[in-house]
Amino acid sequence: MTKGKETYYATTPIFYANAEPHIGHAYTTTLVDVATRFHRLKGDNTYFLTGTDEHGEKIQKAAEANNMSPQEYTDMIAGKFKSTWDSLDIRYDDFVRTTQERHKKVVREILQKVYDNGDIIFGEYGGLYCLGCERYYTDKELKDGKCPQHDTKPEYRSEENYFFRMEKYRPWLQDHIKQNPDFIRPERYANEALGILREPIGDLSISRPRNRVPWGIPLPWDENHVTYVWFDALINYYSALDSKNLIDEYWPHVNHFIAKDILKPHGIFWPTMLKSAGIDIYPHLNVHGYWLIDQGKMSKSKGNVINPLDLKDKYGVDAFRYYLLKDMHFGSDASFSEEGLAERINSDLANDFGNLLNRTLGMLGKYTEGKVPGITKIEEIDHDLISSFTKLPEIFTEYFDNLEFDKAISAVLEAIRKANKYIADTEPWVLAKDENKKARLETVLTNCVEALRCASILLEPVMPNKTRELRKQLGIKNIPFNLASAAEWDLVPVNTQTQKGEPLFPRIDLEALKEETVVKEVVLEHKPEVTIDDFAKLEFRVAEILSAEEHPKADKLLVLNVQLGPEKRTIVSGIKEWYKAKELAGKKVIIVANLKPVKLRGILSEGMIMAAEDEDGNLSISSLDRDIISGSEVR
RNA sequence: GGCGAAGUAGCUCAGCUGGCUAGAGCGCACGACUCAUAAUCGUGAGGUCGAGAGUUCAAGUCUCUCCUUCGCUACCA
Repeated sequence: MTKGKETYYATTPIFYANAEPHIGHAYTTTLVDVATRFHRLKGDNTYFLTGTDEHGEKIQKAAEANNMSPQEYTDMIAGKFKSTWDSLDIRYDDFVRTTQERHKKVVREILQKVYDNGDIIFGEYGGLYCLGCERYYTDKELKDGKCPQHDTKPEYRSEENYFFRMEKYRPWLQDHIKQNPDFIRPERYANEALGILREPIGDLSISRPRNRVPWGIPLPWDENHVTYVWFDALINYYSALDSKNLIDEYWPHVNHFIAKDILKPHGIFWPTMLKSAGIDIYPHLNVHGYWLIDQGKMSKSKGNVINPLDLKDKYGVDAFRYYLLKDMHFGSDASFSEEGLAERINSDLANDFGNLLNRTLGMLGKYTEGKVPGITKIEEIDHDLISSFTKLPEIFTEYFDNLEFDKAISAVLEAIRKANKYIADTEPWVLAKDENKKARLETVLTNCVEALRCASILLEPVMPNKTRELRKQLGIKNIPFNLASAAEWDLVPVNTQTQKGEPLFPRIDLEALKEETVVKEVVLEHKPEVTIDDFAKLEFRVAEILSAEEHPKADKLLVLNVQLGPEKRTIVSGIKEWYKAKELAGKKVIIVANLKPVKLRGILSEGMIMAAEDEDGNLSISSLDRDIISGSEVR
């Protein structure tokens, strides 16, 4: 509370515009919104940036699949993100899109700086390229010739590429991370980054030929190439400020917030890029975990999965935001469930917080005609209550500074519970029966009002709407509303007229919730339509497994010898987790017979067995309804 | 296989640099109260802190081994 005005610049990642927002995007963005609102409450100078990442081959393809131009497509997706943020009451200052000219201009400037600095080298690069990852893979990295991420076969491509000399900054970055414990937080992610840096990180491919990927930013010194996704995207954090001449004001105070899956680009690529470009390194990278979706009895295959984001409409934005912030310990994973959300709402928001307001208003209505009577007769027990609240802003601030949002909220809840206990202890309904205790009654009730006022300030960043509603019911207006005023007491003017309204957070019937069955239909995601000619390129055949053995140098692979009509083939297959080598002999299965052979961990695989896998990880290999001779073609 | 994280009350989880009888919330049981949204307040339930060993005067908290789970990664075309 003693600190002066600070500057706070917070960012979410710019989300890749090839799909609609999901709970993960929503969490990061809500979190940043809450953090920014908190700093605003504190009186700090804040800036909140979010946006979308709109370049790259994947988006080009996604646009094509939807019969749209890339620009139309990204306009649509960016619109969806914006409307989702609106519906979550996210109040960002700027929404940057990497296709905006203001961004492209800065990307080119920074590229040029890095180039002039001698950190860009040119090389011809040929290799196996995965479309899904938008990157090349070395033979070593591939799994049986497949992309380890997408399990798809990369295509061979040869092209000229520019590389950023990232490796040369490795020692510097290691040192930087070690010297600055607050650089990557929480600590476990700094350790993870150091782990990555123990091995050479290589140079970073930063371009793609423009003739193949027109949807990108051309390199300033070579118009025939466009920049690669990360080099383009990461710069948004800087370009958005730069385009508004805000670098000096905000850049030194960046707080990047990301989920753990993009630690490497943000913790490794980004600082080395900045270093090379001669830009100050951002001070903080804050990394959070995942929301694991606990579907309980739900199952995708049964078609009754819910989208967590839909629950914000069912239970209200404020409660939804509260749950996200309260139930995740920053840095760790958390499990998301509707039941968890509902229980949280009932216990914290309905029973403790909302009910405190309701009972206070009830008593005011009954005993003082709804007017705030004022504090006249203070007793020892009052001081306890008062200090529980007035010390909160300081505690709250400390927790926020440490990214312990769950604890900050818990601290407020603890005070709220104390207020409920205070009522039980002081027994206003007893005081009301004795005219001699009127002053005491009035004091107690006013203390309750003050407690609610303080709580409403502290919880405002998380629940801006409900806390506003609370103040409205209390009739509070025209008195200071900021963090400092939450450390003061007795601010509500005497005779303020309160107005009891609807309960802030209605209780949820948990029993009924458990009874609910179907929630939402799930739609399968289909690949783009193919023609019969496309299909005809594939050759499926019946093969008989003669024998199978474990791959000597792999954990998950079985090596199968199969009979394919007159031919014998070796197929390496990743089904060891589900099938024992012994039980496979004699089975007839369907294979893809004309896949380009690949070496998998040293053994050449000449085909692929068709198998089905569900989202729970169950796997079943294809079989045939009737016995049929091996080698038969499947169509 | 390599690297990393994690395994603490029925559930969700806190427990930093080792220290008195291991905590919170929810749920549960019993009791109290009535201003209130069947809420609130009090009390309790007693978890070998994944297993084993070690260091120490003292270990969820450090070391080692093992088991399990989850990421990333190396082989599931």
